[in-house]
Amino acid sequence: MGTKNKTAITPTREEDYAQWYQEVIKASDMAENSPVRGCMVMKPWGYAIWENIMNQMDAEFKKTGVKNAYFPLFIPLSYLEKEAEHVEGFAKECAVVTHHKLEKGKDGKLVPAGELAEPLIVRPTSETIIGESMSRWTSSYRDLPILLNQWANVVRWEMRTRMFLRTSEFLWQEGHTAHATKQEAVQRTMQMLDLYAEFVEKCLAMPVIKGRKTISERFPGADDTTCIESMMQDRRALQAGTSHFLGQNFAKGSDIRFQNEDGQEQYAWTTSWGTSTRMIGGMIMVHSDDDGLVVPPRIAPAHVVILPIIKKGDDNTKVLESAKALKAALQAKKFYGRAVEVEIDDRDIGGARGWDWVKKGIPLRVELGPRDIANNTVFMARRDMPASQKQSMDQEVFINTISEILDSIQQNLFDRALAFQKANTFHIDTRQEFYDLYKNTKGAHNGAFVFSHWCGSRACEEQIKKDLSVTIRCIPFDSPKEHGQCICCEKASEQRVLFAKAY
RNA sequence: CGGGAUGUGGCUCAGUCUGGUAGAGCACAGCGUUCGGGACGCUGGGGUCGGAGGUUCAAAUCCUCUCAUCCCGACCA
Repeated sequence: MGTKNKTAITPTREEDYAQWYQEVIKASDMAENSPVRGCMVMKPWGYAIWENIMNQMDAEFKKTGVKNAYFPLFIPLSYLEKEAEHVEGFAKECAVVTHHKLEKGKDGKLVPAGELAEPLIVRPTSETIIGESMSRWTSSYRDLPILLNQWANVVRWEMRTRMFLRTSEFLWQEGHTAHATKQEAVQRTMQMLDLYAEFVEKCLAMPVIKGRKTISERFPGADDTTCIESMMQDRRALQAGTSHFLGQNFAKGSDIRFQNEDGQEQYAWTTSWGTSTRMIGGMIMVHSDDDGLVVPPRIAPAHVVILPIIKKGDDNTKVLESAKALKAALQAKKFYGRAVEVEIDDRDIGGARGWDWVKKGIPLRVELGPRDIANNTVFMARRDMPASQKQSMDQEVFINTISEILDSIQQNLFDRALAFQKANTFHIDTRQEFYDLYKNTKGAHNGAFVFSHWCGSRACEEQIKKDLSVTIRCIPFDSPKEHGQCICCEKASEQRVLFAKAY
């Protein structure tokens, strides 16, 4: 079949962005849908990315004094009720456990039996159950701060699901801290947001915009929700991480009290912050192309695949030996704190072999054949460059500069994403222009990031959401104070906010 | 929960209107020719047609019920 000039993924981003996304995941062998509605199976290539995210983020958390712990999957229903807004936010999507065993029914099929005295919910988040522990651990200001994190799964029953972006069960990390003063808690909220921003930009190579959520977009029960927003290739925004200042709301609900230095009893100030496997969805949508996944080297499951050129009938032992030697030499090198990870693929499946790895997004493909061995070279292809730009390279040089090459790919991916974001970000000052931009957007062109003035009213926010499905993603921290008119009602405004269609 | 559809090998689907022995492409396995941009030929394995009931000499096809999934409308990391 003559398949030249075709893209590895059909449809392309332009043709059908949503379908393209699903195909990239399938073609890269990262994950698949599970027989359980709304859930997914993460396969090794996808899970390895999560493992790399966990390892690197975990180390960063610990540098700030955070310790890991683990709290139960099941939360007594009554706990959820301790914080009014919290119930409001999560009640609609809670999985509820009401029975503790199965019995054979009349038709021989298993039916739930043994009804629980109090139903348990499967955690949608853990503020309430961690709060309960914190209340028992806290009696003096000397017990504070408490700085905890847990890596866990959570369940939020979703109507419409998409792999990595929204599934009923997902993996995440949730940090929970309690402090003696408001200032300290606010500081921690910002510290973790900064940590997220740095991680996402440095490791996932995704440029982010830091800011504060509007009241309507706040985490249920929070006094302040901050976030990092990133632009996907269809110009929609994805929240890649979020950090909440919870004030004393949860401390009051869970009774987290302590005596201060003056002997007075006070409620603690708490924070929570989280990132999830959703980041992987973001990474896919920011970097991948019509030939499949593109993974930034710093979180790639493997950095290099060696493709030995094997001919049947020839003596291939030399080629295979050289491949193994090259692998060993590369593995002895370090990249961003871990050994360079190398795969050898000697499957006899012709040209499809190379494409498999293109679709998996491995940063470097290296062909190694008799000609290379004779010349002491390798034939190298970078995933961030067109596949036609393969180049021959001295083997020693390749081995000794592997770390630089991977860094250059990492940097290139970030630069590219940032350039795209900037090219699709506008300042708009009239309602007409604003509506025109978003009105007829679809597919891979879901508008843009738009910085416009907003009066601060809920009504205007709602109106725009209703008319255009466009929301205020955040009030950016670095947005300068300036006088202007609300894009919706034309009342006076002091600051521009970030509008976009959101995931 | 309202509206629309679809259930046939691992995947994508044809066949259903007009009942007559279960099909194709891809994938998979074997052999051979290939191999530094997605190869080809031959051979082969694999399906109680979502489930239950009914009509009929005969049901993937017609009828009834049921289950499941997907798409579209109100929320969310």
